[in-house]
Amino acid sequence: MERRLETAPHEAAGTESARERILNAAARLYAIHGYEGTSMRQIALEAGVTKPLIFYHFESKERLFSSLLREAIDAYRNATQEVLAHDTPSAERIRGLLRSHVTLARRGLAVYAFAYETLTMPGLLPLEFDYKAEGRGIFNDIVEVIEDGQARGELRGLNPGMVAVVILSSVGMWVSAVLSGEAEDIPDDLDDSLCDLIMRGLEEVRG
Amino acid sequence: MERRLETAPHEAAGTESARERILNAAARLYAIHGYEGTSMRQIALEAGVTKPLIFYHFESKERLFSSLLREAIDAYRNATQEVLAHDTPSAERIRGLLRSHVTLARRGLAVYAFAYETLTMPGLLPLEFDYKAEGRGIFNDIVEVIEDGQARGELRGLNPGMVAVVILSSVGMWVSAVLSGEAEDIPDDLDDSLCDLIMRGLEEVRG
DNA sequence: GTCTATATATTGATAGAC
DNA sequence: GTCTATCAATATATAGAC
Repeated sequence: MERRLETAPHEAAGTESARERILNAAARLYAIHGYEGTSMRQIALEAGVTKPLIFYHFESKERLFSSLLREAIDAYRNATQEVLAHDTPSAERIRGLLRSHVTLARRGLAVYAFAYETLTMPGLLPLEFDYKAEGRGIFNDIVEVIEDGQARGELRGLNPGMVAVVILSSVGMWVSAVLSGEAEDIPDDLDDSLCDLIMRGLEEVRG
Repeated sequence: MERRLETAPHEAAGTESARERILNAAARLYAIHGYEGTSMRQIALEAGVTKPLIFYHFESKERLFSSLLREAIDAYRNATQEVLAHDTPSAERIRGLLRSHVTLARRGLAVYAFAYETLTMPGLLPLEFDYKAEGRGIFNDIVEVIEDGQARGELRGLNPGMVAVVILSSVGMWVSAVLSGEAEDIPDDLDDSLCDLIMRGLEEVRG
C-alpha cells in the first residue's frame, strides 16, 4: 500500500528503490527457504544492499516478514471479497475463487507461495499479528461457500472442509512446484481445469 | 530398519531407547518447524537427552534428518508398491493410493507431515541423497496411474499432473492441519470421501 | 539513506571425563 | 552411552561515520 505510493508511476521498470528490492528479495527467499531458513545476510546479498540498510527500513527480521505477509493477506482479501460476497451459483463462486488464486499467483509467484506456506505450515512463527487467525478466516470463507451450495442443493454433501482443502492445497502445491523449478509454469487453464475436476468429477460418464 | 532391530520385542512400550526418543522428537519438531527451524538443542530438550548424545548417535544434524527422511520414503514405497503394480481398474488404484496415504499418516502423523513438507517445499536442503528425485518418482508414479486410466478410457482427459497434485496435496495439507491443531483429526472417511470427490465429482447430478 | 565495524546470542559440532 | 565444558561460525541487531 504505502509501498505502492512510494514506487508509483514516475519510476520506470528496473529502477526499484532499495526498499522495493529488499521486499522482492525477501519474498523470493522466504518462499523458497522459509522464515527460519532465510538470513538477513542472504536477503541483503540478493537485494544488492547491506544488512544494516534492511534494519533501517524494517527494524527487524520479524517486521520485514510481517509486513510482507500482511500485504499478501490484504491483497488476497481484496481480490476475493467480490466473488465471496456475490450471491451467484456455487459453481460460479468456486470458479471465481480459483481464478483469483491463479491470478494472484501469476502476478506474484513468490509472494503467493510464501503466504501459502506460512499460512498452511504447522509451525507458529512469533509474529506481531495473529496470522493464523487470518488463515483460518480465509479457509472458513471457502467452507461457507461450499456449505451454502449444499444448503441450496447445488452441491453434494461432501465434507465442506475437505473441499476447501482440495481447492487451497492444489493451487498452493502447484505454485510451490513452479517456484522450485519442478513444474514448468502455471498452465493457462489450471483454474478451469481444476474447477472442471472439482465440479464435474474425474470419472468418465459411462454409456 | 536397523532401528527396529535395536528396539525389538524385548522392550515394552514407554521404554524407548534414547536413540528412539531422539528420532521421535526430531520427526515431531522437523514436521512442525522445518529443518532450519529446528535446532539440535530443541531436539535434545524434547527427547530428554543432551546434545552431544544426538551427535554420538547420528553424527550430524543433516544425517539425523536424512535417515528419518530415508526411512519415511522407504516406508511409503513399501506401502504403495502393491497398489501401483496391480493391474486393477483406475478407480481401485486411486482408492488404494489414498488409503495408503491416510494409513501412513495415521500410523505416524509427524513422519508423514515431515516427509510431505520436505518433498514438496521449494527449497533444496543440502542432504547426502537426492531426495528431490525420490519425490519426483513418487509423483510420477501417480501420474502414470492417471495416464493409464485415461489410455484405457476409464478416466477423462484432465491434466494427469494436476490430478496427482490434487491427491497428494489434499492429504498432505490435512495432515499438516492436524499436526498444528487446526483440524481435530483425520476423519475416518477422508480417503473414501476424497476418492468420492475426485472420482465422481462434486456437482450434484441434476434431474 | 547507506555504509563499516562491532556487540551479543545461538548455532552445529568436538574434547574428554565417566 | 552419556555427560560437562567448550569451540568456531553464524545469526540478529546496533553504533556511529558519511
